[in-house]
Amino acid sequence: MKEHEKTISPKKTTGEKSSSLSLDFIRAIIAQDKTNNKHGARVHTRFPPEPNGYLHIGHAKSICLNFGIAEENEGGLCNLRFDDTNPSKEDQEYIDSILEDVRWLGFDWGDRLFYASDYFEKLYDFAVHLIKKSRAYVCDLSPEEIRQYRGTLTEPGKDSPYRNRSVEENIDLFTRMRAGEFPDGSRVLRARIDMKSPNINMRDPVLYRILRATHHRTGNQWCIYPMYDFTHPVSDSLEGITHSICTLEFEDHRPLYDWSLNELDIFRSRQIEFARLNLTYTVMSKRKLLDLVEEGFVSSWDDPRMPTISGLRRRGYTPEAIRDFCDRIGVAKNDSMVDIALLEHCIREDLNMKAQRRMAVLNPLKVVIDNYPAEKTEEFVIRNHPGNPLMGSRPVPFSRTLYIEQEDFMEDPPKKFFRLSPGVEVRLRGAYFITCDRVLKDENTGEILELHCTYDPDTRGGDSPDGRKVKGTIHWVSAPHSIEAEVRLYDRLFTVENPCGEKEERDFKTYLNPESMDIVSSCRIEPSLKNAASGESFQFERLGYFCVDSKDSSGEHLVFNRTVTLRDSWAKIERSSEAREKIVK
RNA sequence: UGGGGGAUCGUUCAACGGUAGGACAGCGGACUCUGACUCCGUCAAUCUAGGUUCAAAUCCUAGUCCCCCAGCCA
Repeated sequence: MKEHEKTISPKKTTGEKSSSLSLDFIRAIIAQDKTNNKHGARVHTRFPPEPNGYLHIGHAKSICLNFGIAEENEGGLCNLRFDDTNPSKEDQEYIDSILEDVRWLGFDWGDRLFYASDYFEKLYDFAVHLIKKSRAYVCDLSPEEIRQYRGTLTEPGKDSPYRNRSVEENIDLFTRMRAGEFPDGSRVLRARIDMKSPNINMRDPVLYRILRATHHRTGNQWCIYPMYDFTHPVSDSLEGITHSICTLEFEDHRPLYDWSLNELDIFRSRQIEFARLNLTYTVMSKRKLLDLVEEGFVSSWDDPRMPTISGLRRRGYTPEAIRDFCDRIGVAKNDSMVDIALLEHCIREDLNMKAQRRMAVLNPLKVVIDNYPAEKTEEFVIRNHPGNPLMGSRPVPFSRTLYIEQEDFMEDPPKKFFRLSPGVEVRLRGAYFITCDRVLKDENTGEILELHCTYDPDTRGGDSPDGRKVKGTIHWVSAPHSIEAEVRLYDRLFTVENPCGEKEERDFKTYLNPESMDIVSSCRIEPSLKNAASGESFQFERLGYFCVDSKDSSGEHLVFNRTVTLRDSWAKIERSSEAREKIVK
């Protein structure tokens, strides 16, 4: 093995928890419950998505938390349950995508795939039970009236005139609601709690509404549907969920959650709330993401710029990187905004280890090696990973005509430019040292058309026998052997860190980054990439990590997505010198 | 101006009366056949004001600021 091919030592396993000696507050509660032998020290969580959109990286945080906790605890379980109580917004397409995404992230719900709609009959019986206890009543107020009767944040509400109907009348009315005797929105079933409660959720919340919509699972079997606040505690309880973990905005609903379990006198699940994930330069609500899809700002839910699981997957993110990210961001109750640079760090770290190296030229500049025989072709065997010999090597053809990156040549280079320029010698990665002799330009435009260089045959393989050093090593492809590809360069979706929280309250879409996707259609890539598999990831040396697009790439038309750039200290130098120039001006 | 939450380096998580620590980002350097990776160094924080204590991020009191709630959405 050559000196420069030293093996990288296996890094610490990503995602390991050993680094965090302290438990987050939820795991601390669970550990406490176990030592107290609560529920027989059983740990059972659930992930309860509503199938009204695709899962995003924020959901991944919840998935990793819920399934992670189950995995960490001996005998622990995590259910996957669809919270499908609003047929007007939900769809089978979303169910399919959610199933695929959770599985892809690496989690297993075993035989515990549930639907809240499976409990509709039981939920109905529980509602009847509340009526019989005088804890629920049918209310004929219109939606508008209900709002008025509810009061405001500072004023108490007042009792509905229907609040004191007899049990018999309520049973009769509720039965007829189910039977479809009343029009949509004409009546609701409400809990009978306290219209003067300072917590608005306790002011006789609606338990059931009349809604004629075809449900994706129960069809037209029902015309009344239970509300989240009633469905959720009951579903958790029926499944024996010990710890029901949800986001902060449900904190105010916890008294109602507890009220339901208490009045029904069924298994007491405990709701615990944590802060949802926010990421810089993107949005994280299903409504806003749906907006972007429907208005065509992105191609689909799995557009590689989307923070959805399917978008990240198509972009080239791995489940390991996403899980590592979720471990690193932690779990707490502070509203937070995580720097997307952390996500990028996680994928770089994972792909650095896993991705084979290739050479690809995004913006080709023709180079002719004048002293290289015109008909000659040779093959260099180049390692697929400089630090890992186990990843093998591949032949890379070389000839008299090459392409290099336009950015790698400057006729009049600044101080620290270590690449090719007239009279300067650089190394072609894995091949030869070359020196630039001549620059051919378009007479009219001044555009650089091609470079003429000479090579040193003694530097074959990239090392000079006389110990001569070069400052730069650049990537290349042999022009006649290279193949064409389309490369899509992705950047952040928005131009500002928090598109929803800017001082001037513009629509978040006005902050969309017009340069979030740059399609480069005539890239030249090395021939070994010809048979790259759909979704496969590579490092294009000196450029970044790229994967074969799973939708648009084919044998005839290769399409690569840029997952993330390499860290680029040259770009940093350029930026700071530009900044200096501005100051001078 | 009701109720429920939250305030620790730029960001994020920790420290649970006893040295404010990690990660990411930043900056500087070493190494380098990827200006990558790796390594080393460095910058940098307890919302404010009182109080208790030998000792306070942590306990007490009073403020300040931020987030959530008035869907027949979840």
